[in-house]
Amino acid sequence: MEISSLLKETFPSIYEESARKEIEKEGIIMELKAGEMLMDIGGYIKYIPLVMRGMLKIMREDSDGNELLLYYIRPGETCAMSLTCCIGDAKSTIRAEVEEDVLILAIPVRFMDQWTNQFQSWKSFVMHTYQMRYEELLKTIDGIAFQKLDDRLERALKEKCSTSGTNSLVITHQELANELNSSREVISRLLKQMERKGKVKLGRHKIEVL
Amino acid sequence: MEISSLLKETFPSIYEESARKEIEKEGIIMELKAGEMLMDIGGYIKYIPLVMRGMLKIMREDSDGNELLLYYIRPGETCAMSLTCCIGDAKSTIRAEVEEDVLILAIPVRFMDQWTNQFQSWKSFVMHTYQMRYEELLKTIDGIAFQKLDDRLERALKEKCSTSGTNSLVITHQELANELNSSREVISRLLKQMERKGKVKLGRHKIEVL
DNA sequence: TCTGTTTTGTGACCAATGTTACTGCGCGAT
DNA sequence: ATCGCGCAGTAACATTGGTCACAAAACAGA
Repeated sequence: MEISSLLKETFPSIYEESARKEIEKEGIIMELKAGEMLMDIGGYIKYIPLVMRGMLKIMREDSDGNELLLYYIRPGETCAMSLTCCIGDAKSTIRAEVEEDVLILAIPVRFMDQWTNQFQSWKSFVMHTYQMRYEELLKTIDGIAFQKLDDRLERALKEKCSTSGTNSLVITHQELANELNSSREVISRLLKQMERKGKVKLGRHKIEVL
Repeated sequence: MEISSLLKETFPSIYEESARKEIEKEGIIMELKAGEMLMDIGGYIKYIPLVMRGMLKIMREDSDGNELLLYYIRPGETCAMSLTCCIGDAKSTIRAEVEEDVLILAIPVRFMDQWTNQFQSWKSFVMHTYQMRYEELLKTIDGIAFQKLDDRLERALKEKCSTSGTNSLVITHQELANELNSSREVISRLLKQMERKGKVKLGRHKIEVL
């Protein structure tokens, strides 16, 4: 499909013809496969990734290598971290992995601020992105502060089902443990509990949510 | 002191004379005493609070009443939540308490978006606020996800010292427990440990950080 | 001073989670 | 086939933090 119509379709809120023209002109098309890393912690942010297809996974990591899933970026969305970094070109403090093969339009950061003055719809988009991500971070905080691990696990599984559109998840216990900042053994234990309660059915590399 | 010069002093980044004039014209001066609540969870946000003196404390709470400190708002700052709510007048999902007597210039939310188009410096200020708060939330997440309670407690005490400019904190164990989403007994226990290690000296309503 | 209230100290116990140390299974490569 | 490896299952134990129960200390008023 043509970029032009794909952009229009996935980012309808950027309604100004002139803005989209500019985005198409300056944006760099990137296609990445699942598992690749778009941005690592400590890396300099040079582009704002407009996700048009697929999904990115944004992770936080501490100095000991413990990980935690912050949120996903889906088509029509972008990363607030990349916006943040435009003013005072700071290093990234998060990691962006490709969760599902993505098609991205990468906008060099220098345009970010400039366009907010030129295009009303771009400004709204940027503001809206901040708002969304802010809310998502609050939800993430709620999860880790107020919920028990079994609850978080259950929600994580349900979310994965709803975004992938299937009840049969292809994922290892280790991967889940990483996302939830826990350990593989604990996740295995909780999953077994859930299986005994009839909430899931376990298979190799596979979790069926019932 | 006059509002005009106080505004100029505490919000130097809003450098446009015209913007400050407008802020002074539309802003409502509010003075609140420590302990009062500026905004509760579920309340509608009508104003953006520009803090000129004192300090606000932003807390998150879950449905069972468990609390968690998100961050403080100091002179020259404002609350990202209030900015968030301007688009689609949503209810607040956080609570803002007065930590130290504050002097606030309350801006009716309808100006927020309007001014971003009129005043470059206001737009920058809003963007900058989002960036700051976003980073702070990430730090908060790091704390609850990756650090143990004793570590978090120690950092919380140190932060309080540095912002209050003294080593003798006037605070109860219960208040600390609330901020850290823990219980009074646990905090008492940890403080005693710290005292035995010579890190603090405990008194009634008082913690001296050594 | 007497008394009630708030704050702090503490021991005992429990639940949740993390850690260690194995075992076994299934699949792919040689 | 069989070897190696990544993944999953699991028991035992350690640690952290939360809860309960109660006592002691500090303080505030009457």
